[in-house]
Amino acid sequence: MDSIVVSPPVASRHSQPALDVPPEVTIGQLQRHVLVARRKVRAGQYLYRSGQPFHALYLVHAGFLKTCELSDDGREQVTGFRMRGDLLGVESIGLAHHTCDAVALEDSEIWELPYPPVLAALRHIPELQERLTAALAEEIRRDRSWMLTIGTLPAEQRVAAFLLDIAGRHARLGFSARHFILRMGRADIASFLALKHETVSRALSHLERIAYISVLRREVKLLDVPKLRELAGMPCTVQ
Amino acid sequence: MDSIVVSPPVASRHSQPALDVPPEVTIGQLQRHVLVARRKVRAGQYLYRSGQPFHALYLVHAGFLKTCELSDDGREQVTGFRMRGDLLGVESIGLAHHTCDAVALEDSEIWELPYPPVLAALRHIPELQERLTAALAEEIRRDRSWMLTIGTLPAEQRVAAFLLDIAGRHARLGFSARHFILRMGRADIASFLALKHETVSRALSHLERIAYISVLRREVKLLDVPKLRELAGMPCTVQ
DNA sequence: CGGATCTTTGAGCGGGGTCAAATTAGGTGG
DNA sequence: CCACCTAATTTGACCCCGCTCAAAGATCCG
Repeated sequence: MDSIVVSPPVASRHSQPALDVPPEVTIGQLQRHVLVARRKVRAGQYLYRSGQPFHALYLVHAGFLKTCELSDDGREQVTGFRMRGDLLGVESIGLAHHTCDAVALEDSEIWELPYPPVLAALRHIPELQERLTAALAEEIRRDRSWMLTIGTLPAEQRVAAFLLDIAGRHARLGFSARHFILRMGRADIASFLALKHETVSRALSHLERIAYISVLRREVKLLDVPKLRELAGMPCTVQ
Repeated sequence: MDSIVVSPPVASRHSQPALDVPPEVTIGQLQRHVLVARRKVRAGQYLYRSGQPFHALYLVHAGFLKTCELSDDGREQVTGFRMRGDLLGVESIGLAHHTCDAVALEDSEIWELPYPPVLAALRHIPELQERLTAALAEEIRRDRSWMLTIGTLPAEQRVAAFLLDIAGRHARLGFSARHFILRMGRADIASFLALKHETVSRALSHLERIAYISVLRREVKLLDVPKLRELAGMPCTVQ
């Protein structure tokens, strides 16, 4: 959900057609209508856990988290990685309790948006409601896009797609798209891509051997983005 | 999105807490605020295609459809099967164009809900907006649940989970959960479960050999639901 | 310095994919 | 209604990608 970024206050025109508002004009506005609690979460700690009461949405202000789906019989699946500007907890809207875990992968700062006030703000500001709906729709598209990747690409190509996704999200936050530090371990990448951690490790090693990337533990450099894009099944060289 | 069912008109209490409204009190209400066009789609035809302008949501009134994600380089992934009561097109909210295909698997009747009127209705009836938001959240949970299944279960267990899902949705519509006709081919099941059609075929044959089901082409009977549930990683015998 | 965790790499195996063929169902036009 | 054609399904044989098991670094922590 990386289109929702915390933006500096923007003149809000409620009369202007909501769907044409650029994604930057978004949930960040909630801070002006809802009392936002700032919350620190240390690496390894849970922001929320499956089964806990749902009472707030969370906006990542700084740091890095993963969300995990878990089953009754103990299986676990990483469903996404969340960074600055991403909204967490939306999957629990309409429920009394959370249905997945959110775990900090590094020390993070989270803006907690208590849900009843959020609901009230949404009622008073239709544009905000529409932005939230659009954000949920985008989350669905993102999940489906990963279903496509996982359902149709072999291991190495999934890893390439993953690296490009992280790179793109870094770029949108103003960081380098070519050089970054992974905040998660091989096992988390593997779970997310429906692989095993050894396979991820081998794929990264191989991508390095063919000079598409350079990788040393968690430090990654993308050396040949067009080739990576081609590998990941994203033929367009532009964008 | 099977929690959204077309319900008989229910007295709407805008003052009552929206989150406690049972799922049956839902989007069906839109028909009283939006001019609904009834649309027939024959088996094999598209309800909408990726790239077409987005101008409506669609409620399945009768029939059966699949949604497909597709990539620039021609890969294709079935992302879901939709039946009576399911809402389609929500993934395109906030966009000018659809990003996936919806294809009828049998002759279907669809209620078309033009989006601008829907938007207007949502603005006037906060409860309806909240139901739509909750429906999107549920769609996210459904997708993530399948990610867990596909990411952590081997082929035969995925097929078991699939059969139980179809059975449960049939039951919610008042049909038999133990005996049903699949509306999709092996290839569509396979794509949805990130398998090959031969693997699905073999899994079904094996489930029949161990007497968990009986299957003849598209006719399926569930002979041992508890065992199937255990296989699919859903240990609770109740519900 | 010592222990826990993460990562890499190797060796070997097996589940699921690939390729192929047989069978059956369904649709269509004569 | 039947003959034919096309598409769907099943099953077999074989193979390979990714998993399993194992061990050896590397890094980080106390």
